Amino acid sequence: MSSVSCIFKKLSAPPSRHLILSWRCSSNFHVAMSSHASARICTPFTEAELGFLVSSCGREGNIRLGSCLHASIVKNPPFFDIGDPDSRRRAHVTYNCLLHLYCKCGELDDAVKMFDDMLLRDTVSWNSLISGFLKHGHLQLGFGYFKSLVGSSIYRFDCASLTSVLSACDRLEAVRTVKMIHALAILNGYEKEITVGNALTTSYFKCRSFGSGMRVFDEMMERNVVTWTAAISGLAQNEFYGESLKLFVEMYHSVLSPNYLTYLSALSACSGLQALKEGAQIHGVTWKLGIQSDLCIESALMDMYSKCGCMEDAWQIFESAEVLDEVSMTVILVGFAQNGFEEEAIKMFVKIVKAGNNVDPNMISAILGVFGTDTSQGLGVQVHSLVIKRGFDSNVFVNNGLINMYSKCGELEESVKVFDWMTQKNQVSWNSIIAAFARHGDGLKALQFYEEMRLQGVEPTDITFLSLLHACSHAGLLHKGMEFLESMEKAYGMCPRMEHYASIVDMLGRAGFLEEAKNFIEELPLKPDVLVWQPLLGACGIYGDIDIGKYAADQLAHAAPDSPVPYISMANIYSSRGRWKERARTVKKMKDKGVKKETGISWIEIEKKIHSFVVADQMHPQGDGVYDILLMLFGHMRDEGYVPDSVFISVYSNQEGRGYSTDYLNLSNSIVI
DNA sequence: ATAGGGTTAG
Repeated sequence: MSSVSCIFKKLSAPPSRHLILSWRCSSNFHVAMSSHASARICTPFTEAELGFLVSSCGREGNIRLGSCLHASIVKNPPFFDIGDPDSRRRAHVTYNCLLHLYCKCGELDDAVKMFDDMLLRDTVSWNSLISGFLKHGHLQLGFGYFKSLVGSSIYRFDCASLTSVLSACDRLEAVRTVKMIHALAILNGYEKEITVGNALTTSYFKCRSFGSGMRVFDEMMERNVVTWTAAISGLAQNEFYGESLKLFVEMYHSVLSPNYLTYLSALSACSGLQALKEGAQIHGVTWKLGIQSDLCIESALMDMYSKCGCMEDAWQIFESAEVLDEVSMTVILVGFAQNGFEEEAIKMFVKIVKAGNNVDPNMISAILGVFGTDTSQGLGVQVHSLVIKRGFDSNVFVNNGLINMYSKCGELEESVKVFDWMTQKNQVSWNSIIAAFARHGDGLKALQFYEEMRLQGVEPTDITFLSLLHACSHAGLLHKGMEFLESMEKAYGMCPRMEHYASIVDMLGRAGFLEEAKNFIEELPLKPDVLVWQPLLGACGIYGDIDIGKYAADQLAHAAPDSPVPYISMANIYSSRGRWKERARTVKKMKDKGVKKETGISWIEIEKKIHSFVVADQMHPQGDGVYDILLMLFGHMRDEGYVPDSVFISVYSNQEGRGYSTDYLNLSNSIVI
């Protein structure tokens, strides 16, 4: 209170009523309280001023000051003359303001009490109550009051009633309600109201009924910035990024000016499209408008640049940002993770946690995705501890991330533990556990989980089928695999992607049905690409099939001119058959074309250090010892009857190698739990 | 009435 007394000491006279009202209750509860008290010394507020203050409290969520004002109203009730309609109406407005206050602040018991006690109610009172319940998650009650309002013979609903109910319809299941409201709007002549049209557009898109959303948009007689922004963001949310951006461009060239929210929506469309050129143009516009330093804009820009693979541009924005929050930090973490900078992602995450920044479930699920693609096993477990400590262990995204993290790090049992522990599971949870078993070669168990998934009534996605096909491929379940492909199309009406076909090719190839795999590719409804030629060629490598191998290699070289794979695979096939001349010719061809193979590295983490090795390694400090042990092991293997398979003699087996060991980021003990 | 980030396959 000392700051308040300071303010009052500086004032020679009590603050004017006008000043008090302009302070409202906004930034400083104490100032407003004291000024109210001091104003009472002079003259009490009028009803209109009190109403204004109360509804300001509601807008700003200041229930403390609001209920004090309520107390003062109870003590000194607004005068009204029962015979004078104007005075009755004025008193009624004050009560509506109080109702609005309690609804906005989520004090719904008090709101209902107010509502029940009111002598007079009108549409505004009903709308306050309805939106109070809906905005605070009590959907059933909110809809219940809405139905009473619609069915009432005394009260009439209006546009605001419709839009507030529509704003609660943001899930797939809500589409029936949206349609009902839509019908209600048409029947009562509200469908031409721009706010109703805007709300309908938004809700249809949120319920993923993008066709209906677009139709409402198209048929609207009058459109404003909100209308356009609703459609642009709705299309982007439904992954129609191209259409979204097209609409944005159309709007940009129209008489309407996009606003801040429009730019955010358009940027998210650019991210989804990886539309660097358009995204950078919008970046330019944000400078022109002076909104380039807004945190949300910065996050959207960073996301756009990183999804386009331009990590440096994203990093530049990140570095120059004045403030950061969970979203912007997540954007940059994901950017690192998905552009091949896994170590940087981990380093940054550790820094964020160590600096005591807030982490949220989204950030955690993002970082969990990088473990297992690199070497840091111990850290994943530490993040799990963090999850428990922060109380995120019931978040579905986080738990899905944990399942994947453990399975990628080889801890299948831990994945199962997390999965069993989850009280809420979604499609991704099931996909993740199926993929975990597929990854570990337990195809039958993966299939069992799929059965369980169906029993529980969870709809599979295209990724479910990808994991299932992967599982079948590794377990040699050829017929099952073909069945899945068929049921995917026929029972679930999904359109298989090239990845699905590639998995079938892999499956056929591994089983030795090379001719069938080749025919399968030729009959595909899609134009074959690298994804299917590569597994066919790989299978030819296993079976030493020169004819089909050559065909697949040619196709692959055509589809991916910079890939070394066709040459290396063919060279290996030739050498496995003793066709040394052809082998040499193939190697020469590769060199002439100038394609290079990236050197393969294997590594192991020992006591927080990574030791990396390449073929014929001569650089590792303990190389001699390693080779001694290798020779010893080889001796043992030979003694037990192992015969080396010349099929796997590599083109590069004579290449001079290099190896190194590095300090492993010093991270392993970095997260203090 | 419109708004920035997250998990699954390879």
